[in-house]
Amino acid sequence: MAQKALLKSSYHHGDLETALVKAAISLVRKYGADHLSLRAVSAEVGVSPSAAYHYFQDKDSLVSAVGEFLFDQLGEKQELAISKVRSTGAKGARERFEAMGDAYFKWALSEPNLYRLIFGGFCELPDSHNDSKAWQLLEKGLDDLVQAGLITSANRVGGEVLVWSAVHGASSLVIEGLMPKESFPIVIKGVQRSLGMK
Amino acid sequence: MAQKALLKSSYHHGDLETALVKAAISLVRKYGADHLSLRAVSAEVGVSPSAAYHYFQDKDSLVSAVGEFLFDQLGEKQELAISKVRSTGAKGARERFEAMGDAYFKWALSEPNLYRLIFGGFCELPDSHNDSKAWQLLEKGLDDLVQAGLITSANRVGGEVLVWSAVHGASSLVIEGLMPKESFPIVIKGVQRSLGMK
DNA sequence: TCAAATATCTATACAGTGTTCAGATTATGC
DNA sequence: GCATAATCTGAACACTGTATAGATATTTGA
Repeated sequence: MAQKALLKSSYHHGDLETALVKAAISLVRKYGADHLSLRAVSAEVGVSPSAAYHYFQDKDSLVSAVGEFLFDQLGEKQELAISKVRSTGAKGARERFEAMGDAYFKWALSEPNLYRLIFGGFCELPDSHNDSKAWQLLEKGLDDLVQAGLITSANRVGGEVLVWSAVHGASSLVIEGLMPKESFPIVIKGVQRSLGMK
Repeated sequence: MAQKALLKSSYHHGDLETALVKAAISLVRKYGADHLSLRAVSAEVGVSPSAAYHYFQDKDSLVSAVGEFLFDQLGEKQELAISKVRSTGAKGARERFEAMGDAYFKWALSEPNLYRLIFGGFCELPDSHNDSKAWQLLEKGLDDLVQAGLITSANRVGGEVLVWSAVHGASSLVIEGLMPKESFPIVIKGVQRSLGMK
């Protein structure tokens, strides 16, 4: 009776809430956030459409839960990429900074439908997004650049908004076919120039 | 019989195609591109739902037509803003450049639902977007900066992608509530630094 | 001028959608 | 073990995109 998560009775699902979120992700990935059907999500999990309403107020609420999940996942991808950098000192700070941007861009390009869900107005992200892993990594990355002597603390001011704007903007425009993906390194170079880097 | 556009018979509409596009814009403006209903668009025009299928293959096709229309409109807003600058010489070049960005940002903030339709994957913009007014204005603006001696032609390289990425990214992030709108001037300053401007 | 041909729109129908609500089923606490 | 609570189902409602057949208006050609 303690292992309710393992026992899968036909009626009670165990953890329907996260199962719905994961199924929704799988469908959005394939068909896009518009074209997502709550009924299809329920069917994927093997549950009746009404069941979802025990965990989510409506369809938009499920989509928002998906958005939060994915926003965290994006931060984790960046963290993973950063952790793989083996260099130390100034070289390490630069490589970690670039790895962060590359991971962001790479994720956006490989999962355009998920990326659009997060940043296309489909979900309401929490107001406390400044506590998110992605944002904190960005702050830390900039701090590291200052500490390594690669940028001045004067140029660091407002660095978060500039970097995020450029990287997000480039990712979005490439996804929508308005910019070739080869432009991304140019954008990164431009950001570094604007930070007075090196 | 020559003035069919003026005569509004009950059966034939005159210019249903553009009427549908305009009605769709009006509805997207209010309720967002998701939540747009072809039936509601038809009802707004006072026509049966099937009538739309004489001008558009399907709903997505109508949305794409809306996207093209709005993309042009955005360019026209920028052109208007530029034309209002009265200064000449280097001062004029700088003010026109900034007016272009401000107009873009202002439009995005005042019409978030329309902005999302264009850049959120709802419509397929034509491959020839490099012929668009918005893009050509951007190129011309950068050329003017070079000609006015405000940036070097070396720094001009890749300027389009950098500027557009930053301005679009900032607009998008502000719209989605991920960045305060006060950050926009900071982004502009950063872009100018990356161009080595002034 | 007047029928034939064409363009334009309507009516109806179908499968699928989000959502609600009463009730069936399973788990939990005493 | 039984009442209670948590969880899920089934049926229903109004709505959606879309296909098809037919009605209506306009244009064409003689």
